Amino acid sequence: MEKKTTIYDIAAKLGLTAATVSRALNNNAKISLNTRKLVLETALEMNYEQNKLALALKSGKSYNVGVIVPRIDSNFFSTVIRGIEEELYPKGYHVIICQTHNQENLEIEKINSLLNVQVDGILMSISNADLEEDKGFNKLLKNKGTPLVFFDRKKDIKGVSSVTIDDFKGGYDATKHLIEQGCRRIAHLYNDRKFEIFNNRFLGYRQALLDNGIEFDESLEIETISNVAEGRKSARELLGRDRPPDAIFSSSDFAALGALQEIRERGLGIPEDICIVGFSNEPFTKFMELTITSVDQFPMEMGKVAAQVFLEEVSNIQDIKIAKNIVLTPELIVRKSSLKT
Amino acid sequence: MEKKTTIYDIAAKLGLTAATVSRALNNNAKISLNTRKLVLETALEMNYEQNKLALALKSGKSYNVGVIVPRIDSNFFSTVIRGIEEELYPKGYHVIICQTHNQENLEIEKINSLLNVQVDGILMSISNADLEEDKGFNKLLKNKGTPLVFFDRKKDIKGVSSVTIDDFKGGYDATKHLIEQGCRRIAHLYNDRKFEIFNNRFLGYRQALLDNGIEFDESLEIETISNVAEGRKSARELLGRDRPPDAIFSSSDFAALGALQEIRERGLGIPEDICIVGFSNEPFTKFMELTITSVDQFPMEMGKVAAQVFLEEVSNIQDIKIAKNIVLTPELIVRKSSLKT
DNA sequence: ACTTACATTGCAATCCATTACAACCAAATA
DNA sequence: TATTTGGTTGTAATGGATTGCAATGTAAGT
Repeated sequence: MEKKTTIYDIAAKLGLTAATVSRALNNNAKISLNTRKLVLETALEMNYEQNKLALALKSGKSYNVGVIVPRIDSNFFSTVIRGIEEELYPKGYHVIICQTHNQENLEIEKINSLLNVQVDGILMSISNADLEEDKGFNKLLKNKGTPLVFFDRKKDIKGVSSVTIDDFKGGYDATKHLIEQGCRRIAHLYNDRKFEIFNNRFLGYRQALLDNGIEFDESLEIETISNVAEGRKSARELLGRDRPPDAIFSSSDFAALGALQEIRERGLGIPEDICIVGFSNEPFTKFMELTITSVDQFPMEMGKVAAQVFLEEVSNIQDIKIAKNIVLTPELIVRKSSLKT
Repeated sequence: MEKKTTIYDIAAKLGLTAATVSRALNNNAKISLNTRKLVLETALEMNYEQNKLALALKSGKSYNVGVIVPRIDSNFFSTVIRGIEEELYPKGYHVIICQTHNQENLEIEKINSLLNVQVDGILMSISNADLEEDKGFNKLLKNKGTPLVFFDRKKDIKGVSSVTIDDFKGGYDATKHLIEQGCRRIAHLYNDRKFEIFNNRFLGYRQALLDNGIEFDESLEIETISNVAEGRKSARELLGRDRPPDAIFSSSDFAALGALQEIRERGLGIPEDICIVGFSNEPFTKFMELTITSVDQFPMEMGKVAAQVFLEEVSNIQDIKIAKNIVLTPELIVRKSSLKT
């Protein structure tokens, strides 16, 4: 473990000062060509590499950003992160990831933890719908030096930028599509509506019904959790009703899959008897034999755009910044599970 | 953007020295109870928070680790990363992620980049099979201060620890299972055998044939790339043969899926006519109606174990460290695609 | 020959926290 | 009373790089 060479080592070897070496390495105009060449050569020879930590301390920029997500092992989040990383790395940033697993305390804790390591910004998808009350979060907000950008699961907070998709439109389009397929009793499996995204999908669903003269039936609206087992459970419930639905729009692909499995096990046909539409366009929806219609959220682009918003914000820290709320347009991908021939 | 308070601010307010404040905050024994209490209170009051960057520069430990993977938006890698993050965060580490997209130059570049930001270690799955030649890589190896741990896709390099699964056993078990199902003409779709993992799966496959008295037929061994389209292509090729196979063992779930789709489109039955086994136990393999037999690699555990190996290595930097090569045991998950009743 | 100006380089402070070593004061001991 | 001792706190260096200002030297201008 030979210790790394510093600009002091180079300076000593050349009978110069660290200041001069620093300037030479940074192509500062005030250094003679000779000296610069000498320094550059010596630096190469001694395997010099800038210690970014020292630079960060001095400059106040760590060139690290923190990304906080509920979990990383989900296609949606890992794809967003991919987008963020690809957008930010060329600009010199590194991405630190944190997971919360929907635990309130972890969310606050990780924000603080990131702030302590002096990240230049935080991009996050909230996992705790009541976040704003918390002091750890407020601290970040007051701390106007470190930009905050929400993506996907945001909170409507003044002065905080966000990148989301138009979940209302997603819900609306999905429902409208089902109506166009001739469905009239369209059930909706929704997730925790304290989150804007889920509430908006729900509202889009209702609006589509309204616009098409279909009265909504609250008994067809069931709250679920985003996994296969819960989707099955909800489907079971729906199928037990006096008048079962002829379509299910789920705000989660996993719940949609569960419903699909339950329905087929009961001998019902998809899409003949019941159409199904999910949300997120998870990879498996197109891999199955009975492919599942779903709403694509363009996670990669969402990540890239969130990164761009962050970049804009860091570059005008001192200016009064106006929060930017970017809304991407989702796309309904129609597949077999809802396409009646 | 009020600037953060430092120990100097606290010291000034109390008429003390930064040194004293530092000691008080760190519960150093040599500080009087009074002073400590005073400092602690004032620190709270002034919203003091330790600047980890300064600490890192002073101590030489950044408490950051770098994780390099080909891409993060794959279930396998994101799950490994999840394991790493969950294991390391409680110990005070943050995880920086880097993707290479299998580009050689990026791999070297990102290693250097991580080294420059003074990560305390690097955990990586190589994406470039010829990595060892490169000087950026050698630098990391010589730089014994920063531990390196390979996971999954490793290179056999003296002194470098690794955590992998027993791919030979994975390939062997998969093939043996197919033989037990009565298959005799078992094709193998393998990926680039310059990688140990793929070569070992290949060797396991051959050994299983050998052990069961089945002569292997090189025409049944086809190189593919891990995606659906390539899997289809390979299947098409195999089905065009004079004597098509009665089973396919693919070293990738995606290629297996492609093969499955191609086979069914041709009206052949799975598993009746052709059995299929994939590798990785991607989520979709169990979601499909025709579930796919696959080999689970326990990515979460792999991540956790890799993190543990790293932790061990950082704690004995000065000691001569003996590389640890941990091999996890994979598990064949038998599903419909290969289970003849 | 003397001043002016410019081109280079050095000095020292700064970013923030830690820590070996020195210094100080008061109480206890000889 | 003089001295040792222990308990506290201060001094200053350290980690590595950057940068405003000062200083030096040299060539050009008058």
